Amino acid sequence: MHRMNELDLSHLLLEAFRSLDREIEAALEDRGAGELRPSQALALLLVDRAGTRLSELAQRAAITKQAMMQLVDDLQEMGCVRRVPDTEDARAKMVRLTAKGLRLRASSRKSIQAVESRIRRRLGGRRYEALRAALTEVTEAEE
Amino acid sequence: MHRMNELDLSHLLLEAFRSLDREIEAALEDRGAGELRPSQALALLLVDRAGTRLSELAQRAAITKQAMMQLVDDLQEMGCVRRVPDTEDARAKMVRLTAKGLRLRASSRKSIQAVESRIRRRLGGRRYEALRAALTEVTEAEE
DNA sequence: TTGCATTGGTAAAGCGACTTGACGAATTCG
DNA sequence: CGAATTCGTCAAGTCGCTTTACCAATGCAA
Repeated sequence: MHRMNELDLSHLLLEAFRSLDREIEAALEDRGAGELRPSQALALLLVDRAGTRLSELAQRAAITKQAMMQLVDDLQEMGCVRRVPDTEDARAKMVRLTAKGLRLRASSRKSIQAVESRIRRRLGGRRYEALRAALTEVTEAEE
Repeated sequence: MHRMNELDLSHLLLEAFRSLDREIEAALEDRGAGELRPSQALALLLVDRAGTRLSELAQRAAITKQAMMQLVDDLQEMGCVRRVPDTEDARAKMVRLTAKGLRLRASSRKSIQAVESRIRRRLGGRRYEALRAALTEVTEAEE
């Protein structure tokens, strides 16, 4: 049988991601935010109280603005978010959280933190921080 | 500006994976295996010399057999692989590497190892092993 | 001040890597 | 023997993106 430790790093990374993603999904469900997919929950966390522009959100998530558009479209359709014109630039719009959006953002933050701290407990603070540091270095590398 | 170390672990994992994936893609290109996508290269490594059943491959990659079918279909269409009946079970077929498949598998292995050892050098052996161990634990956790 | 490149949002299409569901044919089990 | 399981396959759908192409508002340069 092929065991985990024979696998290449990219498989390991992908599996870890998928595992976390499923955990987040379950955590959202548990907190009554089951209508949110993990990616939407993550997007919600990027919007700040004053509202944020679409392209700024895209930049924060490191995806194209078109990709962020789709996330925001969905979020808007489910009433978490609305777009209001930016007073300082007639081209731009601010993505603002609705009351529902605020509520679900709180649930999302808690869900994600719960998963994160479960991992942290499992690994121990030292190894958890080492993991984050190593991942950051792996990512930064390819410039 | 949002910095990397403020991000949640799942983003970090995904970014690291994508980064590695791009590195593997480039490495494949450099070694004349540019026609292979990283996922196909990874799949090729799972096939052993004697040939391997589709469902066994799927299990090794931790995906459904239908998903593996698509990978193998593509690999077959580009002449890396062919399906021969399994002599011990008339339901089953063995996925076998062609000459071209063997050649590309070698390139794939080298490409992936090159990327992997670049990471290893960057982190140092100790931290590299710690990374793998931590990722494995993160994944095993959610059972 | 006019003209041109840039920036912000959007629409449409497509893609990669999966998943779920449904099947027939061969095999194993009770 | 018959029922449940396993192997490969077909078909369709999903998710999270990307690329290409626009238009409208803005900033900058000549």
